[in-house]
Amino acid sequence: MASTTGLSDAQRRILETIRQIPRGRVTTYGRVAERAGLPRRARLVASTLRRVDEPDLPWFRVIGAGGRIVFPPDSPGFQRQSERLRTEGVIVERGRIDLERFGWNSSELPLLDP
DNA sequence: GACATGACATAAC
DNA sequence: CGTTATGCCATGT
Repeated sequence: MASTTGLSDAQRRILETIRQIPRGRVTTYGRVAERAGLPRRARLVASTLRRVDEPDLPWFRVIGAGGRIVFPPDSPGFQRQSERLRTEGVIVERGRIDLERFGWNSSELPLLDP
């Protein structure tokens, strides 16, 4: 099936973790790495996402530390990510997202209605 | 194999 | 808010 071929175990674990991010929530590269059992390897999460093209992968739910979209503000990636997040109710402003509100914390509370 | 790059993170100043 | 340094390491040249 869709191209997990040539990926390391670590990379597969990363994708698996990303697939588990619930709709309407976001998390950071570093946190994905941690949850995948790869502390301090945020960069591997990034390079993996760059490499992999899986239509169903919720890549847009992965953002930078502090709640920032990491793409340059004028880039297509920035636009696409903002859009896809807004589509599922995440508030994105100037490329920033409130992690207190939309962050994926391991023990999950239901989404509060703002 | 050496060197550069990058969808990162954190700390320190 | 900004810059610099350091850790990290797969990928590309």
